[in-house]
Amino acid sequence: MTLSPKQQEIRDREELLLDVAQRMLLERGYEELRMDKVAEAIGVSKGTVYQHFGSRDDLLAAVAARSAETRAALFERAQEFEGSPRERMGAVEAAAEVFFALFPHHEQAERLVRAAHLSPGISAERIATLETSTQRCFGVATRIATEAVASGDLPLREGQSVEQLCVGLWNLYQGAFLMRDLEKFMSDPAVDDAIGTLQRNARVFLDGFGWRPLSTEVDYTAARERTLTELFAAEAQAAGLL
Amino acid sequence: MTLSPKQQEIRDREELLLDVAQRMLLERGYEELRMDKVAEAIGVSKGTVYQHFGSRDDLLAAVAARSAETRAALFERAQEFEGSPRERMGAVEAAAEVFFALFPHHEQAERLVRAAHLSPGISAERIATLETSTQRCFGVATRIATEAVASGDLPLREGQSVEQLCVGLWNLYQGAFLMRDLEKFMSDPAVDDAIGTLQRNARVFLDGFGWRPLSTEVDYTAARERTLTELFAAEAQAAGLL
DNA sequence: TCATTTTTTGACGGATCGTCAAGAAGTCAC
DNA sequence: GTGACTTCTTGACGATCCGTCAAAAAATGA
Repeated sequence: MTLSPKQQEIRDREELLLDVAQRMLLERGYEELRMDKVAEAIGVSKGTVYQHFGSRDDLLAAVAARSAETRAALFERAQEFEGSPRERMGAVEAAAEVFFALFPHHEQAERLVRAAHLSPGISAERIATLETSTQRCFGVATRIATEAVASGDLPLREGQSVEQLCVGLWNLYQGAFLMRDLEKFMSDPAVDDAIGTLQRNARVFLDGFGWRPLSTEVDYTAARERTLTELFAAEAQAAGLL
Repeated sequence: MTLSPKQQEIRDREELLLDVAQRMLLERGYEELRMDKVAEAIGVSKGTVYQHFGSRDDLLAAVAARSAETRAALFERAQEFEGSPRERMGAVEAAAEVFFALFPHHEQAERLVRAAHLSPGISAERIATLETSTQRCFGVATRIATEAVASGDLPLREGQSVEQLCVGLWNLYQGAFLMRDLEKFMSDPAVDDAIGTLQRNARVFLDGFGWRPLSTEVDYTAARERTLTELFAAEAQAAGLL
């Protein structure tokens, strides 16, 4: 089943619209995301934009859903890293860093979508995509941690679970995103270098679970470097992490 | 210097307006926060609301600033807890839990304010209040951790700092707030019980730093109970934590 | 070539923000 | 209590932006 030229044009345009909206979101924020401006930016009329996205919120959700899918893909790629479970979890964390640097708009968009109390203007399909993408990320982390439990590297204590660990890492990661907004107000090395702090704190956190080998026994810096060069060369380059 | 009856009325009205705005924010979200409705809810006209708040964003910022001050006060109260440094940090965490339960609107409001890219409509004073309140919270945590370092309970390693630890706790705490939005989509014990997970993960995190006594050596549940009953009886009751 | 279907357009209705001049209410000296 | 002066309140108004829709334009296919 091939696409007619017109259908192809429409498909391409949707990507263009998302690119424009994403850029506006980053540069000007949600308040300044105007449907007229988005349309104008790619030389169509507003009505045409509404052919693609049911509402302004839907456009926002589409931007968030697209980057969320990219994130899930990065996480799944990180899963392929060759090494101990803990090193592989480190690779996932590196994937998070790459995404963090490449899609600075994402958290704001996702938060706004979730804050938009299931607005009727947002297509259910987009919400589902966003949701599935988040679950894929959790899935990757859960699998790695489960493996570590099985191999004896991760000795969970009474009342602890693999899910709790994954939620904790996710919280640290999300919190790091939020710190970026704080940078404008506070200046502190630990706040300023959000990525570095995230890295260090994730290590402390996993050490707290007793996930061997502990970061006091092994230097995980090398594994991180290897992850970036082997798995995310292009992306890390673009993000300025290499 | 006393206030004339009229001035007192105006002062009281400002609190009323904040109450109304806070409730609307919680029930309907930011999109549905209408200046007309806020005015109508307390029986004044829109122009009067603009006498208090320069813009819609300013009203939002005022709501956030007010609850941020409450949070700072709770944190400072927690600091008074009698016990080991680590127990006192646990008390701060309990204060965070209380706030978490009592002001569910707060994070959404604060995030929106910070996302509003220093909108010119927001009074600088309110931003300063919000900022100062956050720093007061960090100040409490920093003092306790610094004390723990001094007393030898908290053995920081090369490259680690008290600030890094505080940022980590803050991230876990902020992340827990965000999980609340996820609850609608994911159902998992660790996601569902955001507060419980935050508690457990904060302990793991501090254990990771080797902050003695470790949670494997001492049961901190008792200290938490004592914090809630001794310091936050009324609030914990209202929040349903007791 | 032309009838039919699909897509695009931009003017329009509706909603809300923030303003401001006119009017209402409060204050204060006497 | 009165009246002049100050402060506060009001709601209509201009401006902006969202989302719609009938008419126009473009694409399709026989």
